[in-house]
Amino acid sequence: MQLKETIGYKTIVTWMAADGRQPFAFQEEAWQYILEGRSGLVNAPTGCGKTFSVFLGAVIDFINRHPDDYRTRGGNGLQLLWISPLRALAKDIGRAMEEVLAGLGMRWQVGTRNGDTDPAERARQKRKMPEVLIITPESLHLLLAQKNYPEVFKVLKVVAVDEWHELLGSKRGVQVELALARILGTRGGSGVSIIGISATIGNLEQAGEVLLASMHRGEGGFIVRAVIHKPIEVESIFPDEIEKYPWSGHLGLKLIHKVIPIIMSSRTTLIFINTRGMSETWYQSLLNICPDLAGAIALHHGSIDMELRTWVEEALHEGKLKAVVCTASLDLGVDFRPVETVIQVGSPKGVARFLQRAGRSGHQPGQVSKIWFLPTHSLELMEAAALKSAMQEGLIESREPMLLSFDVLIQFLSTLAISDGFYADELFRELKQTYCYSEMTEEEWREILHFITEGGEALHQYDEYRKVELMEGGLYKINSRRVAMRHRLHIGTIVSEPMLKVRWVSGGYVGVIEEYFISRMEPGETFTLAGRNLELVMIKDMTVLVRKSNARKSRVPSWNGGRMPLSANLGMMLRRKLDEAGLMLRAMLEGEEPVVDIELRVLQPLFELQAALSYMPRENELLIEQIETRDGYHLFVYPFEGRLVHEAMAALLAYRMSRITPISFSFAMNDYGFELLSDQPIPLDDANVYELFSPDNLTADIQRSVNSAEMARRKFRDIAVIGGLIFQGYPGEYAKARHLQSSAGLLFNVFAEYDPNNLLIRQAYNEVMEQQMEEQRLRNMLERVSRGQMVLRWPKQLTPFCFPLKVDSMREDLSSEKLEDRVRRMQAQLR
DNA sequence: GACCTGCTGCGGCTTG
Repeated sequence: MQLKETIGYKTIVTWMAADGRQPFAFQEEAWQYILEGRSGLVNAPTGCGKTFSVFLGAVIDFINRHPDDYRTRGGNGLQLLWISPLRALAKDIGRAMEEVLAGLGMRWQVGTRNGDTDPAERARQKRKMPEVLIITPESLHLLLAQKNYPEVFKVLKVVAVDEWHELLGSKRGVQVELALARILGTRGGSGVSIIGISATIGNLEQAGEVLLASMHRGEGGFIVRAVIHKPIEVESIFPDEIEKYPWSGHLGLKLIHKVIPIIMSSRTTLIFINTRGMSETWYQSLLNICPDLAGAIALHHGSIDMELRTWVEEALHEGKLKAVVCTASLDLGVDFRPVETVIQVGSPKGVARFLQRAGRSGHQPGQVSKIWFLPTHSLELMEAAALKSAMQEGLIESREPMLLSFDVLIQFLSTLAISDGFYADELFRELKQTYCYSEMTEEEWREILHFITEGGEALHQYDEYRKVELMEGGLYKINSRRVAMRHRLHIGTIVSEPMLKVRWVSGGYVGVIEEYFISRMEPGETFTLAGRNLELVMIKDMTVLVRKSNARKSRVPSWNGGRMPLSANLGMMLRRKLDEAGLMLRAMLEGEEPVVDIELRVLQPLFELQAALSYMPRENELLIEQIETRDGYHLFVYPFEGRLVHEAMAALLAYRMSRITPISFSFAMNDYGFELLSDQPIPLDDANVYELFSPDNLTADIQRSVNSAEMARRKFRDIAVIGGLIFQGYPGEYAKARHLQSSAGLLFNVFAEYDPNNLLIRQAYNEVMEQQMEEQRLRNMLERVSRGQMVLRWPKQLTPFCFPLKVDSMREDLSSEKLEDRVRRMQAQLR
């Protein structure tokens, strides 16, 4: 349009120049679209001003509309709604926005709205909304739970969804879809544009589609892609003698001494560890081998008290700390706090996550990002090579949007019912426009309405499940204040394990611990949290009281976190690297000097042993090893598809073989493969192997092979909580795990008996198939395998590939010391 | 329902 001529553009460019900022081409492109009132997605690497560009777009638009008085106006109503997945980010972004506005001499107010917004501020916002409101998806739904909420959006121009890639693929993303549909609904679908901000993902187009599904169709959204190439350097940390490095394990402490010089030679370092428990161990070990680091390093993970974490972030930022050992808790949120060096310990499981972490260093345009990779076992070194190639080829994972999440919908309906209520037909049309619910049938819709008003087939006898009233005139409404209040307490889709707070006897919080873990400890025993050894004094008022302990022995807690399997992209790349390694061995036999990744070269002795004892599979081959030991008959398979697929595959294979001959197995699996162990010979050979791995009848066979009812029962807990079927108690109240589990179990039974087709039960089964079994990926794998070659081998002894699986399956029977001894003996025998 | 390596993220209290 007339961007260049307006006062707004000139003002802003002048202002940016004075501030030493350079406008990027993609920013101007984004501004242009926003000025035209279009919707779309802005994609750029972190740290080059995505946020800035979208914010300025909205500002320029306003200036253009009010060129004469933009400096003096106030009380314009909500112009820009900024949705952010992190409340911690809200403050940072708000401050940055205020700075920009001050620079432009604009009188806009920036407000935040999330869990810690003080009630007085909320009341003020009710009277007068700031021009910019930064909000989380959950708080946005709380806003929709307020009477007269459409008033809030009356003059809204732009909704920005920050970090959309983080929300997409989760139920929080569905919440955003629902809120957007409703906001557009209040405006008759016009006058508001939606701008998503996203890092690069494999399905960017689809991400845009999901976000904009509720916009009037026909007009495709724009996608602005910043072509800013960020050089990334990956350097592996090698053991001195690869022959002596462990073949299994996940901790990686054997290489800790190589980390010290890296920390020392760098101003600030982040050390990413995969789990909270292991990060505690790493922190302690760093201090043990290098006491000089005391006071200069810190620990950061999701179960450490927020105050402490904030302090760590600040101290790192100010250069008071040299290094922080952390989990994914530092993946996001420190956008404005770059570090010099990043170390990744163990597999990052996916290309996108690795890229993200690498990007934490050299976080300025033009700088090189550098990341060190520390393998926790020998074979893991291959991942460094795979990650490098995957990054070069831009093989970033996709985020699959969720479909038909009825639990989130049921929650949403209650949200609307406690504010202004809704009319069924009108809302149905609106929902059908969202991506998540576009396939919802009228029958399902009627079932949902029946469920929220009458408790459905199974629960109609219980008053507490008849929440919503159908009023005269067709309005669905919740009139009970009690129900409304309870509902407000339960808005959100994140369901966590029951945790207890950990507090010093003398006051001050340390963090949180799982009820399950602490329930098995006695007063006087010691555990580790936030890098400290703590003696359990007592459990009182839902709080674990502790004092400092000098005990040498301390238990490191385990938290029951999510299990992130190796991504499909990284798995594919690993198979390719294995292929390259095989070619390397062959070429070297011919006396050539092949050019390969240094990691593969270092692993050469291991690969040679694998080739000698068994086989090095090509990319289109699936290696199956059968080995007899005194433990029994083992079958090892290596699809490199991540542990969830392997788990399902192991069960499937066991089931299919048991149809040939009655046989029972025990399983073990990791991200590279799985093991079946039996006390009788395993009926798998060249004649039947293709049939056993056939994709035919997959769904039916899977359902027969696993205890899907039990898995669905567990999934159902979260669904029941999100759908509002289980009241978890008032804030701070100790929600007993057993209570939660049993009420979910009870409900599941009631449904199974009286209403087995209930759509929440169906959803539980679907989630098991999609998330637990990764059915699509399993199917892809079987199809790939059936197109390729199966290679069966009968090694005389354990191979480098099967070793970690074998160790895993032994773990249950042996104490950790005994296990370590035995592993050492086993590995020595092989050399 | 357990821990076999298993992350992160949010929200909320009433009352005549």
